[in-house]
Amino acid sequence: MHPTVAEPTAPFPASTHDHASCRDWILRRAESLCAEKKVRFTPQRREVLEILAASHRALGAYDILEHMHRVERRPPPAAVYRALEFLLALGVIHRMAGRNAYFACTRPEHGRGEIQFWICRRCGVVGETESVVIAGEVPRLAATLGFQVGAVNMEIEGECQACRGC
Amino acid sequence: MHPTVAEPTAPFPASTHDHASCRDWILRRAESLCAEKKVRFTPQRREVLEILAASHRALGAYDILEHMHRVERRPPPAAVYRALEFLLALGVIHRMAGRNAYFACTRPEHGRGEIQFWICRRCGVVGETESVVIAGEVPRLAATLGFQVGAVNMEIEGECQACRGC
DNA sequence: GGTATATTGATACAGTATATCATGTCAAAC
DNA sequence: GTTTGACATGATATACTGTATCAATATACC
Repeated sequence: MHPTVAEPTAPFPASTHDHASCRDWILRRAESLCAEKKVRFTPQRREVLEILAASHRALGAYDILEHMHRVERRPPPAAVYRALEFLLALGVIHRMAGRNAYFACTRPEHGRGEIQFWICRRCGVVGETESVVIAGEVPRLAATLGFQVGAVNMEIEGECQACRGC
Repeated sequence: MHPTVAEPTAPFPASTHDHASCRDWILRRAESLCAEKKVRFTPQRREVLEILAASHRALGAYDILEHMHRVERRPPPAAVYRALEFLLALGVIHRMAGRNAYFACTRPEHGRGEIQFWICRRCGVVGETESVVIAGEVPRLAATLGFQVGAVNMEIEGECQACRGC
């Protein structure tokens, strides 16, 4: 099972949170999910997740690439995209379509419902919520349209509490 | 003021709707909005909107470019992007971030609330709704996060009624 | 160890979008 | 009617995002 530590962060990560343990939680969850699913958490995949888990910011694939400092040579873009694809499938990162950017998921368990991404346009930090109201409203709207729901993506851009204080 | 014709289409455009008048409505609304705002609805901008209004599908910028048949030469990509930017600002088209695609807005008046985009993964047709429930839920969630909402983008991918019938 | 599978490396390229500077067009002021 | 200035477009180059393909390497399992 997953590490049963406390929820790593609030829905929107406060600047004061214990990020060392938050970061560890993200990595340990990935480890245990890989063990569960019998897939390999290779050094390359770990490195990409570590880079994302180092902050709560959404990073582009090429931003991640720049952080991958190898002694000999930098890996090709496809290496990053392969790792991102793997981590997305594992459920430990999310993709922000509106920004072509990726970030580490910090919520212990997302249900089948819809997730809302909140991104601060000043500091770039991303938060996540899972509203039961929206999770209920989407199927209701879909029913009136005769629409069969596949994937839902909801992104809210604005300013976080910390940045508004400045 | 805007043309006071009937609402052009249902939230999800039926295959049976009167598309000729729907198309005209989109173009005439753009004309009257440009007159209101004292900006120019140039032939190039009109052509891009006509291409989008020809269907209810979301098209990529380069798809649009291919439809721009000039006698002499095809305009450069930047021309399309400039027209798209103009039409976005005018409020007559929307951008689907998840697809890097653009489509003509068919809803008479969107309030300040959130719009939901529904895109069929089979036929590519896009519908729009404006849920009062979600419009109320977003500020409520934002308040609990201390987040100041800027732009909201919500996209639902799935299968429309017509395609499910197949 | 030998084989099948998964992963990574290497190279090339497709698709999306913008920067920059030159040129053209329109409409109002003179 | 010409000038002028703002807006719009053309032309060129390039940045950014993501994928295809095939070879080489590592891992797991027999």
